[in-house]
Parts: sequence; C-alpha cells; structure tokens
Amino acid sequence: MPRGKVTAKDKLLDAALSVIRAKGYSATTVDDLCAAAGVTKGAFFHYFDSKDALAVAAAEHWSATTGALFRAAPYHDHADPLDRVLGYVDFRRSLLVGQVPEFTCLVGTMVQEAYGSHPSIQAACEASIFGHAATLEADIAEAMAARGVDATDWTPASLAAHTQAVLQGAFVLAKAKGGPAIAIESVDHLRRYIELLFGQAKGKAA
Amino acid sequence: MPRGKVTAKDKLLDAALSVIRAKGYSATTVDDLCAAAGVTKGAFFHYFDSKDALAVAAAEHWSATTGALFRAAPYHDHADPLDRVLGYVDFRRSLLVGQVPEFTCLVGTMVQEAYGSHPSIQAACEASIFGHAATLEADIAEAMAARGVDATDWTPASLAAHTQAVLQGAFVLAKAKGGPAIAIESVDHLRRYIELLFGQAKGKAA
DNA sequence: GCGGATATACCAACTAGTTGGTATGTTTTT
DNA sequence: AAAAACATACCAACTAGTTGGTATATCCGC
Repeated sequence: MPRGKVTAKDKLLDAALSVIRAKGYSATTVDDLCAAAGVTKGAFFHYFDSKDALAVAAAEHWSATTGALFRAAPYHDHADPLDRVLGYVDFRRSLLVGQVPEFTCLVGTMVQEAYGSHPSIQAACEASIFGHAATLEADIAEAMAARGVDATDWTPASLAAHTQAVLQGAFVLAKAKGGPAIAIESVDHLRRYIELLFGQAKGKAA
Repeated sequence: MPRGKVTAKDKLLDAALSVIRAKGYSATTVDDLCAAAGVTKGAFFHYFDSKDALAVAAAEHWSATTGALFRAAPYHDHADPLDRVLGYVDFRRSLLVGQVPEFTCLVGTMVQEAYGSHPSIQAACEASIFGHAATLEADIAEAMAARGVDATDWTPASLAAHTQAVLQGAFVLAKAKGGPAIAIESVDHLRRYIELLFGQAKGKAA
C-alpha cells in the first residue's frame, strides 16, 4: 500500500460520508456504497467484515476529517477565550450552506438509527460527538475564569454538549424544512445565549 | 367501524410509534409492525397502500396523540405568559424519563431518514414539528409584550423553533449516550436562555 | 538479481434469506 | 346480500455476505 495511493477502502469511506448522510444508514445498501465508490462488493468485504464495520470505520473517518477541519479553523486565533467560543459558533454557522446532506452530521444521523440495535456504531458515534464537544471545554472554562462567571448549575462540559445539541437539533429541523435557513436561526439563538451567559453583548466575530 | 372498537389500523398506528422510535423507519419492516400490532400483513395493506403511507399516517397519529398531551398539560394555567413558556420547557423536561425510545420524537427520527427520498413523509414530519412549535408562539409573543422585550433579531416563531431544535438535538445526544441525563442538561440550558432573554431569573415553576 | 513463495488488492458471479407488496380467500358487520 | 375487515399463501426483487478467482506487489533464499 504505497503512500498517496487512493485505495478502494478510501473511496468507500468517502462515499459512506455522503451516501449515508443523504439516505440514512439503514436505507444505504452495500451496493449503493460500492456504486458510489466505483468498486465492487468483493472490495467492500475485503476491507470490512460487515456493513456495521464500515459504519464504525466511517464514524472514525468522519471524526478524522472534521477534526482536521476544526483544528485548522480560524477561531482558535482569538486572544480572548470567549471570542474563541463565539468564533466556534460563528464557524459552525458559516458551514450551514448548500444542500442538506452537505452540511449535516454523519454520526448524528447514524446514531439515531443505530443506538438501539448496533452498539458498536452507537459507541463510535458517541465518541465522535463528545470527542468534538470536548475540544470546546478548555475555551469555555477559560472564558468563565476570564469573565468571572462561576456557574453553580452548569459546567464547561454541559455547555459544550449543549452546543452540539443545538447543532444536531438544527440539522433535524433543516431536514424537515429542506434547507439551512431554520438551522441558522437556531445557531443565532445559541450565540445569543452564550453572550447572555457571559454577561455581555459582543459584535459578531469575523 | 363502531365507535370505540380497536381496529387493526389503530393497533398498527400505535405499534408504529414505538417500533419506529426504537428501530428507525428504514430498519422497521412491515412484518415488524404487524407482529408488534398482532395483526397480519393482509390487514396492513388493507388499511395502508404502502409502508410510506403508514409512515405518513403515523406522523399524523403522533401529532394527534402528543397534541392532546400538550393541550391537557398544566403549563397553560399560569397567568403570566412567560410562566407558560417556562412551564412548557419544564413540562418537556419532566417527560425525559425512562428508556430512550419512550421519550424521543417519532417525527424527528423519521424525517432524518426520509427527508431526501420520501417527500410525503418529510412533509408530514415538518407539519408535525412546526405545528407543535406554533402552539408556543402566542405565549412567547405575549411574554415579549408583557416584559417589554422588543427583539430586532429574533421572533416568537424563531424562538419557538429553537425550543424544538434543542429538544431534537437533546434526543440525538440521549441516543448517543443511551439515557436522558444529557438531554436534561440541554433543556436546562434552554430554560436558562429563555430566562436571560426575558431579563430575569425566575424559580422553576411547579 | 532471480525465481519461487506468499501476501495484498481487488473483481464477477453466486446464494440464502429478507422485503414490500399481491392475489385470493374467509369472516364479520351493516 | 353486499361491503368492510381481516387472514393465508405466495412472489419478484432486493440484500448482506460468500466463493473462487486474477493481477500485482513484496519477500527471501540463493
């Protein structure tokens, strides 16, 4: 496996991201994935023991892909930790463009179908969602310290999780409406909440 | 069809609420539904033209069932409109108990799988979600008037939709975690947001 | 540096079981 | 009697997974 070569495995994982987001996990057939990836079923089962195993690998691939995206995003550059938190929200907002399958979340979609019957997929999705949420906690904690916010009834972890809840819920509403407009409104409410929580109204970060 | 008789149609619709919430729409087979309802396939296709038609009817049944639940809920009794809005949030919070399929939302689950490929189901889910959200708008508008809140960047409709986004997102996180605790935390953040928006910290309504 | 052994990457055709849906009853209500 | 409300038996299409194979790369003793 020489470096740089695009294998059938890579093509299948990339195909999984778009096909499963568009059709859902159960409705996506192995043949669908093979067709989208331009490989045969033999290749599929050469790399993955089962359709479920592909789902777990796809969740990890999703974490890696989005992890790189967020790591490279500009909101980390703000000196003020609250600006970094608000910058994260603004960055998420800026991603809400195009067709629904293009901006929605693979693991949020999959876990809804898999939570009861596919424990390995659920675990992979849980790790992806809360692993991402964890990347916000330090900035939230620093912002609390910097602004003198000492909450008794919430924690950095719970606020980080809440941002993910709003985003996941925004995706559900976007799917119901067929476009991102309604999701953007919810993200705006989330931003307003964070501003209010930290006791000040700041202009939108670039 | 004498009044009061429980027909195969009723049994199938009730079965659909629980089975689809537990397994997802695509993974739920017609045989699953018939087995859960205790009827045969002949009865299924006597009442429903297709599995999709059942899904649309199930969404309407869901709207009717939950509509009755919320209409009878105690939060409407508060004299203060803001108390009614916060009472709604508290009521939603009080429902977050038991196993995941018991407190999650049928139409939120279904629309995630159906939005791209089953337009009739998407429309039914959209109507259910936003029809329910609309029941909050009057109270929000009255609360804004009563408290002198005149927002330039949000509306009663957008806040009502946001409550639904938080709840739907809370369900996704609950599915990822396997229990309601994480969802409750998000609903608490939602309540705090509404309190902050209306400029006062009120104790939790009974 | 060469030939054989071995491993990897992939493919086309097949299979056993499942799925939504149908055709044709029988029973119950009106 | 007629129609509505079911039940039974069945099917064509589809599904995840298997089988047996080929082409190419890698390893290794000599």
